[in-house]
Amino acid sequence: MTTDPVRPSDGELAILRVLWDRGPSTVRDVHADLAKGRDIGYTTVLKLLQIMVDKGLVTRDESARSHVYQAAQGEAPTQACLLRELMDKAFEGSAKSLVLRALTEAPTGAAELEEIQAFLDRLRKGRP
Amino acid sequence: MTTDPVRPSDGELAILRVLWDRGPSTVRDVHADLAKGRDIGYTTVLKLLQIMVDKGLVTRDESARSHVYQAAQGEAPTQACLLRELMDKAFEGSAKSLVLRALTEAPTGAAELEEIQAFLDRLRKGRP
DNA sequence: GAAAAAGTACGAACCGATTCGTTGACAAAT
DNA sequence: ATTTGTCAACGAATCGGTTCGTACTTTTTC
Repeated sequence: MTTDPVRPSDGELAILRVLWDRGPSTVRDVHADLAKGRDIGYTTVLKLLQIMVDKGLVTRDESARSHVYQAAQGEAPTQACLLRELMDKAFEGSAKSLVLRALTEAPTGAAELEEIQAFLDRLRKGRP
Repeated sequence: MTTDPVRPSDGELAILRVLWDRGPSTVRDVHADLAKGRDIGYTTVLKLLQIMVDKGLVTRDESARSHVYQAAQGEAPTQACLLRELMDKAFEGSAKSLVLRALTEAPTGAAELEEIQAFLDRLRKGRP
C-alpha cells in the first residue's frame, strides 16, 4: 500500500516545488532558492521543513551535520490531490467542468491545444 | 472596468455555491442548505455573510427585516480565479499541464471526453 | 400588552499556517 | 584555545479563517 498523498499548505507546496526541482537538498539550498523570489528567513524554511517531516511530506537524512531533505511524494500525485480538492470544492466534483473552465479562461496557445487534443485521442483509444 | 474577482476562502466558497444555486437568499435559507451537509451554527453563517459583504463577495438588500444576500460575482469568474491560483502555485502557470493532469488522474467517462474534445475543436476553429 | 420568536451585530475564543528571534551544539578558522 | 560561523531546535508572536455565545432590536403570537 502506498501512503496517500498529504495535502500540503501553500508554504509547504512552495518548498516541495524546490525539492522536486533540485532533488535532495539542505535547508540552505532550499532557502537560497526560495529567497530569490521573496523575502523569507532561514529559520522559517527550517521550521517548515521540520513540520513537513512530521506530516510525512518530506524525508530527512540526518547522517551529515547539515540534514538533507527530500520530497516524500511525487509532483504528479500532489497535483492530482490539489486538483481533486478544487474539483470537489468548486466544480461539484466534475472533472469535465473543471477542464472546460480551464480551457475557456486560460490563454492557451494553438500548439498547446493540439497537444491536449492529441493526448485526449490517446486517452480515448486506451479506454474505449 | 469590472471589479476583479476576489479569492473566496473555503467557507465563503461554500456559501457562494448556495447563492449561485438558490439565487438571492436570506441567512436562514443559506443556513438551512448548508446545515444539510454538516453541523454549522446560524450565527456562523451570518457572520461569514457579513464578512463577505465587506469583502465585496456578496451584496445585501436590507430593505426587509431579513436581509437578502446575493452573490456579487458569477460562478465562472470565481472558478477561473481559483483555477488560476492553483495553476500558479502548483503547475508553474501552465494551463496545459494542469489540464493534462486533470485528465490523467480524474476518472473521466468516454462521453465526457468526447464533450471536451468537441469543445476543443470549437475553440481551435474560433482561434486559428 | 406581555411573552416568545426571529433577526442582526459584535466580541472573543480557537485553530492552523507562517514567521522569526533566541539558544545551544558543533565545527572551522585564526 | 579562543573566536567566528553554521546548524538544528524550539518558543512565541502573528495572522486569516472559522466558530459561536451573548446582547440588543424588531416582529409575531397569545
